[in-house]
Order: sequence, then C-alpha cells, then structure tokens
Amino acid sequence: MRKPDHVTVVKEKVNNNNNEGVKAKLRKGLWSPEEDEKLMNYMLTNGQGCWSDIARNAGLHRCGKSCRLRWINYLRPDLKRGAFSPQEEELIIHLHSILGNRWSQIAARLPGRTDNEIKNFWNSTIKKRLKNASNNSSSPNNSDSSEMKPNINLGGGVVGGTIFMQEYDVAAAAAAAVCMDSSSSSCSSMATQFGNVAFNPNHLIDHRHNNIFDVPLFNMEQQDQVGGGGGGVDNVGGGEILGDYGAMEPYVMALENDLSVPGLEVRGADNCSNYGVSDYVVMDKKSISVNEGQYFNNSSINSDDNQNIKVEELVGVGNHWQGETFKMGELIDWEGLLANVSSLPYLDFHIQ
DNA sequence: AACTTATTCAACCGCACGCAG
DNA sequence: TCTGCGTGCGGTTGAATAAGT
Repeated sequence: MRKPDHVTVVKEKVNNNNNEGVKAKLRKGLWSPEEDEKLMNYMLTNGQGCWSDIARNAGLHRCGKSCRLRWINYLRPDLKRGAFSPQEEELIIHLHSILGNRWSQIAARLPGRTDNEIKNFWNSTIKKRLKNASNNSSSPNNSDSSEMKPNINLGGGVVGGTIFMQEYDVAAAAAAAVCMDSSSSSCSSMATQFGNVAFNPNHLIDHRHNNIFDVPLFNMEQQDQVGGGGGGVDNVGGGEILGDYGAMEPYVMALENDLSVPGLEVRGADNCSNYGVSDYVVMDKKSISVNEGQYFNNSSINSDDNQNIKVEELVGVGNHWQGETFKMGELIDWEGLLANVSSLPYLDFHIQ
C-alpha cells in the first residue's frame, strides 16, 4: 500500500513530569514498521493503559490518540484480514439498517473488523453498489436517488430484506419505514416509524432525493443464523456469521434468531481494544467472559441474561433507552414497542 | 509508456462524553 | 460548578494503487 515513510512531524505539548510544558516533536502520518513493532511489543507486554503513557513509554514519538488508532485499526492481533465475506456484507447492511452510521456498534458485531474498516467498506463498496442498483432500477420518481434501492442483491441473496422506495404517501405511515440515507442530516442514524405513531412525513423523506425508504422490518424467522441453535452467537469459530434473512415481515419480529446478538455497548467499556491482550475481559452489562479469540461464548453468558435480553442491547441501543426486558424467542410487537419511540433519542426520531 | 481517472483505506480532525480534581 | 484530560466516535482527507484511455 502506501509507503510508510510518508510522515510529517508536528510539535505538541507534552505533559509528563520530566518535560512539563516542553514541546516535543510528534510524528504524524503513516506508521513505519519499526513504530508498529514498538507499539505491538509494548501492548503485548504491558497491555492497555493510558494511551499517552503508552506512546511515551513505548518510545513512540506519536500522540496517544494516534497509537490507539493504530492499535485498534491495524495492530490488534485479533483483526481479521482480507475482503469482507458475503455474509459479512449482509450483516453490515442489515446492521446499518438498524444502527445507521454507528460504525463502532456495527463493528462490535463483526469480530475482527474495525469500525474504520467497515466505514470505508460501506462508503466505497456498498454505497457504490447500492447506487448502481438504484440506477438500474431507476424510475421517473426516483431517478435522482443515490442511496437505497429495491432488492439489493450483494451476492449472498437479498440483504437486509427488500427495501422499497416510493414517494411519500400517507399510507406509508402504516408501514415501518427506515431511513437509510446516512448522509441525510435529519436521519443521520436511522428513523423508524410505525402506523400508530404520529409522525411528520418530512422526516421520512430523504430531503435531497425526495424519497423515503420504506422498509418492512426484519423477518426474524430466518434460518440458522449463527452457529446453530439457541440464538447462539458463535460466529467466530465456524466462520458462519449470518444466514439469509428470508422474507420480510413488518411489525413483528422474533428475536430468537436474528437479533440474538449480544449487547456490545462499547462506549465506556472499551472491550474491543482488550481483545488479544488480556486473557479475558469482562464485558459490560452481561458479564461475558471473552477468551482470546473467542468472542461470544454462549456458555459463559450468565444464565439470566440468556433468558432476558433487553432489546436495547440486541440492537445496540445501549444506555440510551431503558427498554423492556424480553425473553428470548418471544415475539416482539414492534408496533407497540415503538409506540413510545419518542423515548429513543438514540434512534434520532422526530415525533411531532 | 504516459497520462488521467477512479478506488481504496490509513490516518487525521473535531467533537462529545465521562471522570477526576 | 468548572476545568482539564483521556478516550471514543464519525466524518473527512489525501496518498497509494488500480484501472482505463
């Protein structure tokens, strides 16, 4: 790829005891193999700590932020290399339909992948593909659309379900609508509306393209999604991440399979960056023991948690919404669930 | 071979959040 | 309460590379 010697040097204030207020030269730009080695060795020896300390102690003339980024995006031993598999693509698109541009949360559900990697993949490959799909199926009403289009087939079958686009219609209020145009400011993450929820149609429209993305939500009776039964999430060892999602069905979804992804609210827990360093890491909320290279071991999940998974955790809502507790396998009435959708700031709804 | 254009992706930037003092 | 620091996130940039002419 790029030549590693393309770096710049900037002066930055350092704040350690010995050099209080002294300007130190910090490198910027591409990392050299020597720097990589230093950071890798330090991390494997000492584990994670304060990144600015790591940068200093490892003898790197880099800011802590840069070290952190390098470790997370490139040096972590558990990173998966190579192209995204069709299953991963499906999962990314599916998760993006749920989470929007929350790349870190999407990445938390794709072991071995980083948010940066997924973000790049989305912005280059998937966006382009979706755009092409839109061009191929353009109609007078949506010919200028550039984002989501119907029946996106990315090799592994129709992904994320059928995505309908149509001009806004009041009838659309009866259907679940997910705005997937991540670049639109009014729905930068995601916007979902259901029939019994008062809504402002303007918020369902991609303002740039005059379209809405009318997505009957996920049919969760999909097949053997991850590593076998029980809503397991053993998507690492077998390499199988997700199967087909099957036909879409609005309103009602069974969580037993499809969204049986453990909550991985990363913010504050920093569980990703511990992979490969610690022998295990206790993940927030659910006390999941994660051995090196073994991400989501059902057997190590607290039995209570096995039975009661919060929807917020399933879809990565995290702390933003104190959702009700659902039992695994229980059908969730999304219509009812999202009746209180205005209490979901995470989802960036606009209820009027 | 030389040049142009498109694509990829590592890294940076700015902002927000949590926490400690 | 305020401030500073460390951290994490998402958006963006721009160099390297690939593909096309």
